[in-house]
Amino acid sequence: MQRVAAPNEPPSGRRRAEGLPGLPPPETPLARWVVYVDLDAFYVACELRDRPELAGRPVIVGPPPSEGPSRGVVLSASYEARKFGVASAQPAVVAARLCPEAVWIPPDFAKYEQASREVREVLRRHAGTVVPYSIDEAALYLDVPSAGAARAIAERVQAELRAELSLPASLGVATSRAVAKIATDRAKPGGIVVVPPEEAASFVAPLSVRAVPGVGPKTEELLRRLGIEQIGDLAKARPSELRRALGSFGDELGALARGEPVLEPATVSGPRSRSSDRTFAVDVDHWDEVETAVRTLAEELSRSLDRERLRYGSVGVAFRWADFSRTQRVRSLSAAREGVAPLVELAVRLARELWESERAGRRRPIRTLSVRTERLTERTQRQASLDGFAVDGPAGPGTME
DNA sequence: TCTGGGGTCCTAGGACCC
DNA sequence: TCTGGGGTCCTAGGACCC
Repeated sequence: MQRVAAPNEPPSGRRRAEGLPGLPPPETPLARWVVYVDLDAFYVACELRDRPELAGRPVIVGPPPSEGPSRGVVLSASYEARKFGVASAQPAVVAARLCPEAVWIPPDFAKYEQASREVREVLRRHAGTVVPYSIDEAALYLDVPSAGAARAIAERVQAELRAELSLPASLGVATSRAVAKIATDRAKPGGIVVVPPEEAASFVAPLSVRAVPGVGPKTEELLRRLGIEQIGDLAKARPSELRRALGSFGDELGALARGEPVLEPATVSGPRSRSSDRTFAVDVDHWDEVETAVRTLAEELSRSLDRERLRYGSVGVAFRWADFSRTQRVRSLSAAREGVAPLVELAVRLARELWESERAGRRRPIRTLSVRTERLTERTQRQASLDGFAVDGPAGPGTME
């Protein structure tokens, strides 16, 4: 399901290529069934594998309050902690007040990445195509003839994840990814929900439009003003009205609500962008501090691109201001580059431009800094050997366009 | 209560080309 | 005189997701 920003103006009549009827994008698995897997309280579950004595207690993965008040948020909470009102993305200070007896564990992303790889290995044992959608979600596209056959595989996957990896999962089974994901949400925690295609429309009809992946607070409010609150209302709405309000996303919402097949977007091969962010403990008001942080972030980012053997085609810097608004500046390069020096230099220059243009008017301090690389490509032997020669020119002014 | 650190995709508007 | 239309690339910003 594609997401679409609610346009202020009526959208143009153009559709994106992959939204057009006809051939599916080449990477879309041709499968009759989608088994969608969502790991329950994933970061907490990974930690419980190492500390089983914490099972049954309220556990929170996030910045421990014992290390002082932080501006961080809850990354994952056990179901015992959720009973106290603790939720993902909640400010840590709020969670600490709601559940004082919670056990806090600082995040260990390397551990979660490893567990995520183990999960994908289990999925790959089954016939079908595995497509990871995030660290704790993946889908298995199956070409099996019946709902019963798909359910049997889902049950086996769930049992294997629990027995072999001690990771609880919720699974949704349907004939499109959007419905399978909605079914997964209904299966939490630890269940399996199967939705055959002939039941898809009636299954989603009573749910809030917010249950649809891609519908957030803005789209919900826009639809509410049209008198649409449940997915069933979408099925009754005039397609032209949905299209006027939401562009091509309106077409997809209507199709989903009527239980019609929704075309899958192409699965992406390889990362599109990489970034490094830092939120200051206290908002920053001096250029020297900004520059120091930008250099550090650019160096960090360069190291991670080295590890992934990636080159970058554009560089961006973004500020989140104290009022939480964001401003960014992005510059494309004349050719893909690698290495730390050009990245640091350009990032500092963009930060300076942003700082001067924005600070000329309002004098807002900065809350969060972000350095980003985009238009990533894989390094090849040949490119690596040519780098540093005349192909790309020396680092510095004149290499950008 | 006050909002992290990652990401993806979509749209609009201007520059530039034919 | 008046003022095309389509296409692509780039930048900025918005919405959303985990």
